[in-house]
Amino acid sequence: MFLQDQGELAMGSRLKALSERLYAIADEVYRASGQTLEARAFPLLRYLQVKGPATVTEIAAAIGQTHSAVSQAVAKLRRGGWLVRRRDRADARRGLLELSAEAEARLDRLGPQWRAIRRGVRAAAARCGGDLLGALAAFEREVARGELTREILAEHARIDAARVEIHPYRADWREHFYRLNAGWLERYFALEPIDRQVLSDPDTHVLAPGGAIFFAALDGEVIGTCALLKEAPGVYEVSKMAVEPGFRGRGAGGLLLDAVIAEFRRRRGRTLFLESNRKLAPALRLYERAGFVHHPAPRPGSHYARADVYMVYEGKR
Amino acid sequence: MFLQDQGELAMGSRLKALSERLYAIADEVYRASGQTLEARAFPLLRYLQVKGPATVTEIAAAIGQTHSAVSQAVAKLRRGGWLVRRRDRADARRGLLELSAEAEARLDRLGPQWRAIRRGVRAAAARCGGDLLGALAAFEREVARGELTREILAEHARIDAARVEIHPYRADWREHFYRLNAGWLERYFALEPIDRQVLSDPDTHVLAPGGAIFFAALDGEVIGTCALLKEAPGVYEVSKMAVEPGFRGRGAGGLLLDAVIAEFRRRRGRTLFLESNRKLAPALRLYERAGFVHHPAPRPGSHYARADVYMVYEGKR
DNA sequence: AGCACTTATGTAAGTGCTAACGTAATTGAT
DNA sequence: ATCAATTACGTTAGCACTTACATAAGTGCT
Repeated sequence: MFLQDQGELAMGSRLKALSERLYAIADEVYRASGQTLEARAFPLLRYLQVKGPATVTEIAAAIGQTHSAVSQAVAKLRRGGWLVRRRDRADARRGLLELSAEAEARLDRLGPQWRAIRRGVRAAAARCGGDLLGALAAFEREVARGELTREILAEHARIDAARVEIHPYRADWREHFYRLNAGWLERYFALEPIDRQVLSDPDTHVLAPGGAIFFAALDGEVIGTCALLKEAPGVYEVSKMAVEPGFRGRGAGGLLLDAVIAEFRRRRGRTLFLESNRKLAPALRLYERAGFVHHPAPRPGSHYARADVYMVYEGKR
Repeated sequence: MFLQDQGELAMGSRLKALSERLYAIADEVYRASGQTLEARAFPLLRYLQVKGPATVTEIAAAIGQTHSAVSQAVAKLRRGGWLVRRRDRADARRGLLELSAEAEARLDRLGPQWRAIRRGVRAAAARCGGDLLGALAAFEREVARGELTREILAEHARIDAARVEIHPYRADWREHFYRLNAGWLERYFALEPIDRQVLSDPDTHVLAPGGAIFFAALDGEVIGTCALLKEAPGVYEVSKMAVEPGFRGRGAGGLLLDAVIAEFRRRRGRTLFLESNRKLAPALRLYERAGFVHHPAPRPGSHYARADVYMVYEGKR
């Protein structure tokens, strides 16, 4: 699923959704056992049950919400007969909120539901490997400490200040060759079986026949790639250029093209061409700037169905 | 903190809060680096960035929200110039949503922020022990499978059908003796150092001097406790009676009292008394029903400051 | 005692989401 | 070809929560 693929980036949304699901489950459990409690009211009511009468502010601090939220929830619960309000005679601003006798009686019957939820959630968490509940509690503390924002900002500054670097092929970066190219192929066309083959085994399909692959990296992580394919002796093709969305406009594409052209020169190639598609306008601009010229006719015997652009390298003006 | 103490029961609220914090962190990171993206819009925009133009319904399914939510978000983003809408000429009901050129350009500069967030969250999660992110993803799947509700309901039925059972003291339940009594002491009075001592070491303070402790359990988990203290030869005191909130009204208190009285008889005690407080009305009713009678005068030399009720056992009528 | 500060709480307006409903367009079974 | 079912998606009302503001009541310093 898309949200899961985004991993840490979509954590907010994922946790929100999970939270919503858990509320729904609890609601369902209360309803199925004939109780009327709403799961959202649980923290407030439970607090009063175990701690006894309390003020709005105290409850808000305990359950981690604003006093306004508690104030509004309290108004609703008072209308529903769950709470009664006594005045605090020491301080006229405060009101002591207390469970009504009826509410107290209701809550006193909910132990089995609570225990069932506790056990069920615990069992489900246990099936997920590791101490999920413990780790989650630790993560809450970690986030509450507030260090996280600072760390991320520092990290961002470092990444943003880094320069794009071009690296020759590295086997441990092979997956990125697949990932980056699959990205634009899926977006603009479709990932064909032949693409999968070439992308997942570039050693066989690119390097072995006499080609080359380059990677662009920023702060140690790959953000782009490009391949030089050997078509025939002295004839090379630029292909499989991809830059990660999010890291475009930093010159990675241009640097990759330069590297590929330099490699083409190093191998004393005669002809360097590429095939592309009109849809890929930003890429075409890059090719033009690097010295590729549009060829009027389509390439004879092209092996790409998606190609409707044929360009040949004529060197920089 | 209270919410954490409630553990699995308040998971919905805890995850909601965590989600909110993470949104806030992401917003802060975007703001600090001069970008205008709102974290809540990320899933939608990111989806369009990696997948290309899509319809409202497709996006909704991908990011796990209702089409209404997406429809409204889209309207807002269109007003803000992030999205443009093309008509799908094959199906006039649908509109193809697409990032505006400007939005595309903005998103193409956000890679460093995203990577920083990813690294930061991952590092924080790593500090929490276990594979938090992996376990969380597994938990999401677990919850999505929908099995959980059924499990909890079955568990609830079992617990609810179980009968309260009285057990003699067990060392491995000692913590419950503390927990249950600390509960009402903190709620109605205060947990004094002397209470802590007695509650955390009942072997020394209750059993060794010739007393006894009983536990009430439901479906294998402790829900109540009560102690018989030996005051002098032949003189015993009922004390430290507590039933867990949520499991009251199931007769546990009465059964515990019966067990304590039976133990008093077994030891051929002469006098059985107790001290309590007017505030604890439900407990007082239990005592009366078990055969305790209010004594007019306060007990001479009482060691409880909080006691204003003195009752003596006279047997059942 | 007086007055600035702080605290407790309520109210109003806004946000992000859902559920419920409505309408137009498309699909599928006959 | 017709018409009921389905699909796409917008609109409305409502909910839970937040932020911003308002107000009354307490506190502390002089």
